[in-house]
Amino acid sequence: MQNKDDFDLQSFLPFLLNQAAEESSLAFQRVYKGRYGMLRNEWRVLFHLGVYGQMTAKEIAERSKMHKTKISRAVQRLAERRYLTRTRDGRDRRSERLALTPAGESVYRDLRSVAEEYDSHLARQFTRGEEALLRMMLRRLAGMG
Amino acid sequence: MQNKDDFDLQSFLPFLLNQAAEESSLAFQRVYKGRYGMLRNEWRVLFHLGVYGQMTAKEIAERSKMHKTKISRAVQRLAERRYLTRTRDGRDRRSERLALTPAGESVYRDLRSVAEEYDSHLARQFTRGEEALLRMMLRRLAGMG
DNA sequence: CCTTGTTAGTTACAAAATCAACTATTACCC
DNA sequence: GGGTAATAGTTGATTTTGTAACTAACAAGG
Repeated sequence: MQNKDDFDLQSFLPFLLNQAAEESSLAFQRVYKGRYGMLRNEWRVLFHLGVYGQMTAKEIAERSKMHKTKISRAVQRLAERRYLTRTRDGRDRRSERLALTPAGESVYRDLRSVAEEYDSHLARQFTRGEEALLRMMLRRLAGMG
Repeated sequence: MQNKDDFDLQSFLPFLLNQAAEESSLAFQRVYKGRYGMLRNEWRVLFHLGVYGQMTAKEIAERSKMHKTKISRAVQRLAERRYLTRTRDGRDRRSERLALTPAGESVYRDLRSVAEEYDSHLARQFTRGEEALLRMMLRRLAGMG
């Protein structure tokens, strides 16, 4: 089917980025969902804690741009499964410090190794230079650059 | 806050792509939502029809990788607002040909010009060469390349 | 034709996202 | 201090999505 119009939808960055994001998330999603029954927001919270150590929900929100209600509910589910503990901050008792339990750490380490392998699988399609440029451009587009 | 771990979450492609996709969709979303009360799936269907002319839901699904239930619901809403018409295909009466009405065309043209401008705004952060490379890599990651 | 299988699209019900209102605590400032 | 505003996080009502089951039309083989 040829274009009736000259607009190139398949090159429109918001569209293209969404397609690429969805496609690239799929294989990893199957792992955390299948192995641990986790949702997208849950692995994100888990990874933030695994990577950065203990954080508050607010700090996770700033880094991930997830909405606070998503974080709140993801934290609840992770706490139910004993993947993390919540302890009120002494200085500011509104917030709580979240930290992975040993069980959470172990899930994190398993998923991290899957993530590392999958990431290099994705990157293998490009040259080293292209790959570095891609990450740089994405960080810029994400407002993280 | 420094990494406790050596895994670089902010460079993990599925994460980075999602962040970039969400961020880059925001400004455009405000327009189609604010001006026409449309949802993401609706502008996608509208754009497919605007760009490619009349299509069936199935053809849209193949091109956009949207699930058929999303398309079905987006089509319903667009039909209610008289942005498109649905006519049963004579040869295969299971499927219907979707086509924009004049009102739909006019909404499409308006949003298309916003999209064009926004896309070049996003691309302006990069050199021509980088931009072309970016789109190529995204198409590859999206399985469209 | 009649059974079996496939395909286009819709719908029902459960799960998840969104948005606004809410609680509890801290900060500001007169 | 005492009042007002801001902040961290939760909850509830509504909307949207996801999964699976469903209808209707076609297809192919006997």
